[in-house]
Amino acid sequence: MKQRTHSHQAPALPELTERLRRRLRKVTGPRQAILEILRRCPGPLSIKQIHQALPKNDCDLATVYRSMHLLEGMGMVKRFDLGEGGARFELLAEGDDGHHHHLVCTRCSDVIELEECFPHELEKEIASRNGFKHVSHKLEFFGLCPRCQ
Amino acid sequence: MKQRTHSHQAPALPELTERLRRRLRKVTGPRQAILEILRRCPGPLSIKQIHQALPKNDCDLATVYRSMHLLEGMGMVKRFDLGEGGARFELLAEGDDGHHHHLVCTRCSDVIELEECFPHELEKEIASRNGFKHVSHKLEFFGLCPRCQ
DNA sequence: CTTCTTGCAAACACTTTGCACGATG
DNA sequence: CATCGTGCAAAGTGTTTGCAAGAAG
Repeated sequence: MKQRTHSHQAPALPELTERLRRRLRKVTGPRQAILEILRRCPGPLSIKQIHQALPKNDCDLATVYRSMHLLEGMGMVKRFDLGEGGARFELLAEGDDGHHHHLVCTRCSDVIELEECFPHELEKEIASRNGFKHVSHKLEFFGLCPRCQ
Repeated sequence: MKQRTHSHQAPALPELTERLRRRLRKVTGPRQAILEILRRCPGPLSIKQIHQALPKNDCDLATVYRSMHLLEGMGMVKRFDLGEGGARFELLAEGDDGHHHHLVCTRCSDVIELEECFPHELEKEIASRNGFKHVSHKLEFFGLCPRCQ
């Protein structure tokens, strides 16, 4: 598994917008503002969090949704479902597929990123035994964080 | 892990309604009909599937939602989130906590129930290393089933 | 006869979409 | 200046809820 520390060295904003330009996507105000927020926040962010963090709420909610779709499609962010009824997003470094898991506090929703993953050999065996191809998984842990106990 | 075969020996309907009565819940038409459907279908069912399977659609959608909440609260069904935007439910045998995982076809949504689970020792270690208590997990596998390849 | 359930309709949260205006490349 | 992106409002899911009428115990 790729090393994944919490001290993400977040790419600079120009690097990010460059990725947009390369794919012939326009570099607009909302997109830059959203990337800036994702750059700064380590944890997976909800749409609402992103929208509220936007400078003076100046961009429409629909635009946030559209931007996240775009970024997801370009492989610049990864979508997570932490079972809260509402997606969460994390910025990805270039080339990273972002596969990792979380430990979520069921009380305060604090999120810790984990290195551990489901054993690959076991997953392969599950796939072959059932005749499935291209098998992957979603895995999230839930519990009470130290402060909430 | 508890043995879990696909040939669920589903409890008879009277046994199920008895569980309701024991908790002083009324045995109504819709509840019996819903239990009957859950009894017959092995896979995890969506609310829509349950509602449509109801004899001549005679019960309100809201009632299905309310019934599933009730049954979940009583530990008679387990709720799963297979990432489809819409919960799924499985009937539980008495005393079963229903913890298990699925292998879902990303194309036809066919679901296979699995025996495998995330290694318990590793989960304990994740919990203690991060100071979390009461840690559990959600785990689902996704891939292409034999017929859809 | 008391209490719990239901149907209905309205409300809610999250997300998507049509359209005309506006900004980027 | 052609194309793409945005705001706005409306619509689409899945789910919850208030309320009065109805059924179970």
